[in-house]
Amino acid sequence: MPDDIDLQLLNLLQQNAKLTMKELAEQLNMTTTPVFERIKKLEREGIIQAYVAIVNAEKIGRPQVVFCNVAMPDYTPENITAFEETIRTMPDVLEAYHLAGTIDYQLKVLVKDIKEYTNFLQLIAKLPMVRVHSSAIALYAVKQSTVVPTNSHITSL
Amino acid sequence: MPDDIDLQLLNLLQQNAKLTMKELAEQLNMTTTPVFERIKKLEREGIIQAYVAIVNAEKIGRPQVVFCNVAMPDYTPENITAFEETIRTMPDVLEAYHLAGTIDYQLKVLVKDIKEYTNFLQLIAKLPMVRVHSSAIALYAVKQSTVVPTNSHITSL
DNA sequence: AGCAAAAAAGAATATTATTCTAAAATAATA
DNA sequence: TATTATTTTAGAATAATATTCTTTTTTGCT
Repeated sequence: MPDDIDLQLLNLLQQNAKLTMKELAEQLNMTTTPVFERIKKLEREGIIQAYVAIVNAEKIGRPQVVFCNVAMPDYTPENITAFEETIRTMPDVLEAYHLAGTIDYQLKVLVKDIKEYTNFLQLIAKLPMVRVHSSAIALYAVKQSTVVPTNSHITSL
Repeated sequence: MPDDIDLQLLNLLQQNAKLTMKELAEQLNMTTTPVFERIKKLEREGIIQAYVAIVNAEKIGRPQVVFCNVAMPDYTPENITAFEETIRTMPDVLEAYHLAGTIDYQLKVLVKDIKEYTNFLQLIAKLPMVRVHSSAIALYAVKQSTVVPTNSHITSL
């Protein structure tokens, strides 16, 4: 549905949401009105979900990323919804995916240090419907982006 | 360094960067000037790194998240920088972490479908410095947030 | 080619960000 | 505990930007 101009626009806004209509219009060889209308359409359609500030986690005392892999031995609809609801309420869990395979869930957890992660693990361990399978400590982030690729379909080297 | 008001401000801006100075000022029981000044300071200090639009990946044809785990058998500084540089140039890799343990790296890859992921895997397989260990297909996202928690230190249930 | 619908341009208006000056609060020092 | 210096905030004035409106142009269809 979005045409090429929309994809360019999304590309620009994904990198800097503070660009003005004038600046966007220049990049896209247009005037501000069509840019404005296109953005509003993308927002209405839910293609643009939100505008957010990206915060440096280290600088506010949350430098440690840990991936927590959990399994759900008794894989019932009740357990699934109960667990997922719980996860969504935990601010330390930034991302959570239901995975195919035996691990079932991967949680991306943001903590101050490993000591705090052990506290987190104890909370998870208390949950009756899951079993902690493993934890993967991140040494550092090689890349952290929120930009969903729009144009080239697969990376070539 | 950031005080409680700054943390509240970060909380608000992490959820909605389009809030006006007036709206922020109301929430924080202040006038617009101090809000403005505090935001500029947070930007200068790099605590606020960017303002970005969050795009719905499904709606622009990138619904599939896959985690690609790779190992680096010959763990030399040259191999590390070469691999990391390569990863950073690949738009399909949204996030990448250097992990403690035997897996070495986890890549979060965003693709159209599994077919496209196999293309991606072939690219990685061509790289001389790493060996693909495993791939974890995401069935769906339970939670996807960019909000670094600011206040409560650990989740309690 | 001719018509209808959509998209875009350009100007006018409304909102909002930003700056400026002065007042208040806070911290530091004697 | 006064007193001063520094930082923070308030309130008003200005500048920049978003948003709306009307007209023109382009695009798609028959």
